[in-house]
Amino acid sequence: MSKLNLSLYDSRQHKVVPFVALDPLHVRLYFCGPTVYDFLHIGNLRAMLTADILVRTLRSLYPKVTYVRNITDVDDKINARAKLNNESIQSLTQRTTQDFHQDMQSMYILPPDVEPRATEHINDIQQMISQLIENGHAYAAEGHVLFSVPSYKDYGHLSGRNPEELIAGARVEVATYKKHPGDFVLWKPSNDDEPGWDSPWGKGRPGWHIECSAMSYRYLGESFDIHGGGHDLLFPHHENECAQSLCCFPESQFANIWVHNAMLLVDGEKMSKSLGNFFTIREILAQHNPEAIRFALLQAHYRSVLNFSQAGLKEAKQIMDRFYRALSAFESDLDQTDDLPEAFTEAMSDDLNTPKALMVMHQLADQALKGNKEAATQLKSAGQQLGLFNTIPSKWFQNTDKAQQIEALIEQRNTAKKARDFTTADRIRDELKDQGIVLEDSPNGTIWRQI
RNA sequence: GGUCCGGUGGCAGAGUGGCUCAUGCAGCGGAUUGCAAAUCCGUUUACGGGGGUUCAAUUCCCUCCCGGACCUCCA
Repeated sequence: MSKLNLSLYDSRQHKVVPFVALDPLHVRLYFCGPTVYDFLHIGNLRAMLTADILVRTLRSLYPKVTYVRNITDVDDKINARAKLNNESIQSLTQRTTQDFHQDMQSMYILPPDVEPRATEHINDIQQMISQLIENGHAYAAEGHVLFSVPSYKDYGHLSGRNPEELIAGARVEVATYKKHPGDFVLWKPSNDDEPGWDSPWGKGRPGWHIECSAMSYRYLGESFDIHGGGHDLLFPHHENECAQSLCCFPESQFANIWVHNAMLLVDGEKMSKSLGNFFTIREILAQHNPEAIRFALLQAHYRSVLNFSQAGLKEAKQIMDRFYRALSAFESDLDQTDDLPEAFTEAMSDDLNTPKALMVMHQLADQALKGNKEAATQLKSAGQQLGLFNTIPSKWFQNTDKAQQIEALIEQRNTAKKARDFTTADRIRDELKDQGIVLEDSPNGTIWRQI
């Protein structure tokens, strides 16, 4: 992609703003990655995909992009799950991290440039906490270190809240060691059966928010271009990160633009295990093609609530079939091109308007199906810009080891057809259909594909 | 209760102060086919309710209704 200026919605300003790189030669961004205690669900997937699309777009526009996505491998949920599974914490986090990587790969989500783990940055975290204490923004109490919310005048700016109201609405009992009800934990003491590290404040482990501040500083510096994550992280997580980093480095601006993707609903409701509408990426991948899943998620703008449904997945597969069909006439004969239609780059530049970009792809597919090779080339390149078309059409339609049997049956059917024995011909076709194989009699002979 | 986001045709989902028109899926009619499939051509259906601003509002403002997110560790 080229030339067009990228605009992004900044959560802090509540509006779409032109993206101006702090360093046009090197764009830096940080997205919150998973806490590794279980398979990721499709809501997590949407967040990872949003980052993926943004990173792919940035890479097409800037010479160098550094994308950092952390792994939270120390957390009370992890401790609880390990105990429940009667499994060591390390074994749980390692296994879950592997599963996560596998899911991302299956979904064609590009790996980040740096994937730091919290447990490998305890020193960075402790240094930052010390600096916060030195700057008068944090205090130690009963083995804890807490961030002092009243010490930071701008607390609440990012998420648009004021601390007073937060206290009034607080639904959690305030711990006695907190000077102010809004204060949050930077460091907390660990028992012998909990993961812990020696520190000036006793053996303990970091709170959730501090790791992202420490790791983004470590790999991207005091100020960087974009920080993102799911909308549910806006408060308190990102607000607290902001407070930590800006109080640690008062001269910095931390993240320039904040990007948050909207939540995903299933059957019109938020996913939850109790409602039984909770799906892991694994479960969906077992039933659906990854590119179809990707497409289904891209059909909605990342900032609008998306209702994830079987119907949506089915439709997405149908459209991908059509797109691949549009490419199939040119199978191996399409070169990569940077010359994407302006309407496509314009849509993507406008706050990653993927639904609009897909509309352009529909138009290109129409042209490609009429034999327009240039349109097919552009369709393929546009799709690849969105992480689609990771396979070739023949593999897309015929990814099975039963090809010989299928082709033998097609031979039989063609023989029957020549003899005008349509009963036999139709019976064979129906049999194949039951196996998920659809036949198409084209002027160049019979072709087959999997549903 | 507080803060924020949203309500567009059967469904999904863009967009805009006025232009013939998003787009896709589904539906309907037709071409093609032995019949299908695929493809092509044509086609029906809309901007939550009520006020206001305006020559003109789905688009701006107010209000009501409805849905969703967040409100101390959920992407």
